Amino acid sequence: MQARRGTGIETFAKRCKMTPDAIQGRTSRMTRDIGTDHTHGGAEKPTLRTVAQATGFSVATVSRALADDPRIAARTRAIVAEAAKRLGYIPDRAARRLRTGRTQVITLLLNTEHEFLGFTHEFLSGITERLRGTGYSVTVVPDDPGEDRLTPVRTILRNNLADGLLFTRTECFDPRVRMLMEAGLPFVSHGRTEFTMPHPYVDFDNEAFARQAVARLVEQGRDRLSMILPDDKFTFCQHLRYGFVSAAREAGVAHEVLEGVTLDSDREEISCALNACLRRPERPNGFVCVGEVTALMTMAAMTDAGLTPGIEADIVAKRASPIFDNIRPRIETVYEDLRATGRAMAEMLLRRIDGEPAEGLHVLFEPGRCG
Amino acid sequence: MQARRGTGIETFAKRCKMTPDAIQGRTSRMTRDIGTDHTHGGAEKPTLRTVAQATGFSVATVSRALADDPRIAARTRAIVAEAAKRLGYIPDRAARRLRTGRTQVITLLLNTEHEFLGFTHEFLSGITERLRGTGYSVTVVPDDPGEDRLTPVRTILRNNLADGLLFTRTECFDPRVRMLMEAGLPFVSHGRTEFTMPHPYVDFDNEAFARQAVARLVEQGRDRLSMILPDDKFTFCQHLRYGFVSAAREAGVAHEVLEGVTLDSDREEISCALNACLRRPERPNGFVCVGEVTALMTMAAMTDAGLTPGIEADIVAKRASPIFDNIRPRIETVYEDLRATGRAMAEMLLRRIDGEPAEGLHVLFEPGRCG
DNA sequence: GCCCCGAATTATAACGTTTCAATTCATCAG
DNA sequence: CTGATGAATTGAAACGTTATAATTCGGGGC
Repeated sequence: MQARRGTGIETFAKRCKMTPDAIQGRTSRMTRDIGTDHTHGGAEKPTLRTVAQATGFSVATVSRALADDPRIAARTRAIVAEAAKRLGYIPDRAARRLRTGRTQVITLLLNTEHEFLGFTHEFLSGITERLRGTGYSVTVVPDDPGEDRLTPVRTILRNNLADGLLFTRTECFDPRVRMLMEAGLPFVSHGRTEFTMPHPYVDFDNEAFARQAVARLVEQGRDRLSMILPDDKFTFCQHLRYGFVSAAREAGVAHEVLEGVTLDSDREEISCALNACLRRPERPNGFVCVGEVTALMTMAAMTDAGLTPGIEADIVAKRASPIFDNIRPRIETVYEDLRATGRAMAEMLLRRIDGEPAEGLHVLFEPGRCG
Repeated sequence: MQARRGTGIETFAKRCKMTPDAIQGRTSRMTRDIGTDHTHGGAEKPTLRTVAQATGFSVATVSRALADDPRIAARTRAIVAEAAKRLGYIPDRAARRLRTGRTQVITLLLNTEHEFLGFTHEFLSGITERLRGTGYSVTVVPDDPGEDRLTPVRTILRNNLADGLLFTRTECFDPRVRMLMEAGLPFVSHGRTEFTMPHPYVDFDNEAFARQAVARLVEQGRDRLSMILPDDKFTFCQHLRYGFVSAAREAGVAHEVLEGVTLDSDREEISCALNACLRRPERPNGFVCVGEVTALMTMAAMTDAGLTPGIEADIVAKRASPIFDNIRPRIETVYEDLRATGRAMAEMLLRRIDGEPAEGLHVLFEPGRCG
């Protein structure tokens, strides 16, 4: 693979003689070059032009060479790569974005109400971890409760603000999923939907968690189980409910889902429901809790009712934070690794952006007992 | 203020006749226009050109008009604004960024190790809350423990990735502050420094918190106080230490700072230190805790040693999450409102970006007792 | 020797914006 | 009537990139 036209240096020499047919545009550009050369010596931000001038190749060639385009001679690519590195060239994101339409940004829709403790931190850390080194950056867009969930998505689509989207708290027929599929913007949801067309998702096997929790409580001789469930509109709640109810039914134990409570956030309501249920003569002796706050509320309600967790009733809880190592009495917990979830979602999104089909792209994390 | 040159419509009519001196560039542009008109009827992204054609003004005028430039006639501005709205024009961020160098992005340096529970969520929610409606978006860049803290800052500066920076866990002579001041990039730190040159910051009055905590414990008759302090390299830890030590000294009670522990994250170490200290004959009877995890660890260590929080020793803790409402026995807590902190930091950063001098820009949140 | 192929490179336009430096034109002073 | 004034507008360049359509030129086939 010998360069036919001669090396960059030769080409440069030739160019310096200035070809006869100097077109207007070219002239003006050359004029400007001289102007640029006049400026102070050191700190100009290196651009493609800088590298082009240093190597003697044209801007176009340099651009292609840096993209490892096979149409550029291997030797040229090497020379350009070396020069770019030496000069500290870094492609300008704005220019590239303007030209290509790709933003090099992925956006996370962040619920701004109460979180499952530690969720946001771990999740975001996982995402940034995976994105490190790729040119992508994460932007966070609020998914405010009470606001239409589609508005941020619409804004992102209209203004072309991201190459891909991540979001949580997925609903069974999540309108965001529908809109994104129609628009063709890559995305990964935390949680499944019930649309027939497949889309990428990462989920925790909440059904399995609920089943395990029931099994564990039954093992410990508990036979009146209760579960506090967030709003049913989220898919994961339906999985929890299904796992809980069917496992309890199979085990032949009494069970109930505490109704009338919505999300982890409506603390007052949950407290009332808990207190009421603990005062019933046939009160539950086993609780399945979905988040740490719910679990702590259950413990507090028991304590306030003069009962001791582990004696009159057992609790199994899902957790995403480390606090349960320090809660006394100890209760059994299952850890959902949200850092790994964030990593996996970012990974999938990158693949999807790279054009991989949606079909195979999903992960279901199995619960591993801990604590 | 009458338009001298005639309304947009007249100008448009005139332009359609095509002036004699049609320069090359113009011709080619017109050609392209026709090509564009040929395409399918509806969904072209509206750009300045679209608005210009619709109103009959030039792109330059439209651009100025939308920026409310006083050199553009008031009537023209109104016409253009109306048309832009009607057509759904939204300025292209990439183009604007390329042209102006401003990114419309602010970046949050996010520590990716363990958080004070709920910190990230609340903080980010506050930031996005303030930024809503302004054109700014937030990107999150990891500040990985063990990595050089300057690397992300350097990257942001070199690649011009943001118009401003927010970060936490500020050190007394934080190298990031120095670098950013030198580079002239607006930023707001969560926490103060000891540099002589002023810079914008938002902080919680940790010294006051520590003093209040000591006072509260002394009120309750406690006279051997202990505090677990994260790494001294952070400014806020020094404030905590100073407040704790001087208040205890003034009250004339015994006190110690548990040494040898670094951050909230080194749980094993903290546990050991706690257990050891609780087994001493002259063990502390009052604890000041900075985070919920530390507080819970203290409670757990007491329980494990056969002691009951509130009986043999009291605990006062700072918290950023709602969990302490549900911890039994109840302990006294002081709430640091991180949502408000995020809001305030975003607010200041916006002002700073707008050119406001750094001098007056700081807020110190006073602790309010709660729970 | 001529023509054409194709490998290697290059000129140029374009992405959508902002802004400098004109240009236009009514008005007013002289 | 002329020239200066200044308000209103505009042409064109520029930001740094990529993609399309040339251009160059050695070599192989005839």
